[in-house]
Amino acid sequence: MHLYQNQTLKIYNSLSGEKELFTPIHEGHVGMYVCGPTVYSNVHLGNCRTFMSFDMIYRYIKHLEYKVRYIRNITDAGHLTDDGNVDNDRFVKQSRLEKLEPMEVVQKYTVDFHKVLEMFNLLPPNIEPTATGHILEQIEITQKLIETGFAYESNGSVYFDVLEYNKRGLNYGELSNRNIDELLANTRDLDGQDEKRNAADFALWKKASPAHIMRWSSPWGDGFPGWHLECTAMSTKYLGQTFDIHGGGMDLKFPHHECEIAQGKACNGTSPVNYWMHANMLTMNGQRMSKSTGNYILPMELFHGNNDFFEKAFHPSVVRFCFLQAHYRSILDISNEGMLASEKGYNRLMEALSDLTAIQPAATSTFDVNVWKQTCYDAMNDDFNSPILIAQLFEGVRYTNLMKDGKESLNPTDFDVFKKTMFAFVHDILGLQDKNEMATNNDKLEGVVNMLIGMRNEARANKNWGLSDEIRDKLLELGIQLKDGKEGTTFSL
RNA sequence: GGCAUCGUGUCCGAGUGGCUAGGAAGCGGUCUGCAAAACCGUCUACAGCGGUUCGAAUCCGCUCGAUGCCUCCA
Repeated sequence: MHLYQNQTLKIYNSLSGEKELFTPIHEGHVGMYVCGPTVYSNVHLGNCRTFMSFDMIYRYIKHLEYKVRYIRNITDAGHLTDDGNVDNDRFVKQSRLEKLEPMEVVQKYTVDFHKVLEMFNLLPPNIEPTATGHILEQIEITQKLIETGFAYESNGSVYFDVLEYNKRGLNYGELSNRNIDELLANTRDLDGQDEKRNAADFALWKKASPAHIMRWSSPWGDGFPGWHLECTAMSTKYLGQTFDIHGGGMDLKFPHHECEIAQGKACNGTSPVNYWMHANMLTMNGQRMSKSTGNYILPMELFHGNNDFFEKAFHPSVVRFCFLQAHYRSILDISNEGMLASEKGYNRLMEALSDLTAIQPAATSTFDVNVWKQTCYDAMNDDFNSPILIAQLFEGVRYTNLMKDGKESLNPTDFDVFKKTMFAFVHDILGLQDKNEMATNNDKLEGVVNMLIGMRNEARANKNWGLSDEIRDKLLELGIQLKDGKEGTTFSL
């Protein structure tokens, strides 16, 4: 076991409702599954928050030197629309709208999803399986559930028998605290309801009507797999019958994850997941971001500033910083004001990191770097509390600035620890990139601006304020801000 | 209606029995040709009412309010 793993990582488990000490099944190894997107349209900002939360979690567990197998699926079949009409699965519907093959829809939005996540600096998962690539596995599980009496075929579709499951004492509703009588009393009128023994039963396999394009043959005729089943099939295949962490958005808790538990327990006799983690929603103007209400924004619209919600464009790293300033289990509301505040905070953090590379260690240390470092780990060990971590990193910013002013100092050993810790948490764990560095490293901008700074300094030396101010103001109009400091003039974008 | 989460200063947002984060804004200062930026300092809040306790933002009860889920939304 690596030294870092002695850190006592606690994870809030949605199943127990408590923070629990994290103990992986296999020492030093972690299996983690996160429900990915349904790729029938552009990923919106709310979707991104969930994936970013789990990216931060993945990064930290990796930082603790666990060997992680991280699976995030792509749902490319079987996800029905709200009206529950089987002829209207999301892909089929979208393919009609866009006049594309369903798989062209899938490809188009998978590419968009990857592009956006890369801009947000998310690490790719180790495996990114698709539902359509695992039809066989889903059919096998369905067959097994029929054989063991947990599922039944009805008119070419196969349903999971929730009442039977409960009769055997397996407790449907344990994750979301539902009780089955209320579920039975309280159901929407959906397509195929009369085929079921009970309204609470859910589909493992759906019969495809002649018009349905996305179809596969099965022992029950042509059809397509149910949404809940794909995650069971893929997580079992790559992580085993029981694995460490399962994540997803809060909205997937019921029914999706509840059904996964039922499928896993019915099929394998064991609960599939040890730690259930749910990331909370993103709201905008106090309302949940969702396509159906129109209260949503696409990441690209935010990056480019072409939207009605924000007065300017925001860099992906700033958005990432904003998201991580809230805890992953809290609802986060974004607004123009909040983004502007985040941008300033982000800039301050990056500025300090850049200053840190120029600071030299001293003979003696005036503060205890290890105490500070431990508070950073303590924050993350307490259910990935990124807001507290960020508060501690701002303490680090304060120390950096005080060292710059010669009011605090660190000896070479301590300084090395300080610097490595700051960089590790900001870049490796929070995944924040320096947008200035990214922009200036790529072109000749730096040389040009430095030339103008030189010309302006000459004008200032000659007290030619008209020219010097003109250079300053024109650059500002272009989005380049000059900063006159003690050691000369620098700039930022 | 059921289940769950939550209500924190001007705004965002942690904290969950005594130690009272952090960011942004504001204010005061340093620096500066002026300015901006930067830096240092500063502000002290927990929806309402009642209870438990030596002590409550934190625990319990009630009231009010918000949000999410309730068969396929991250």
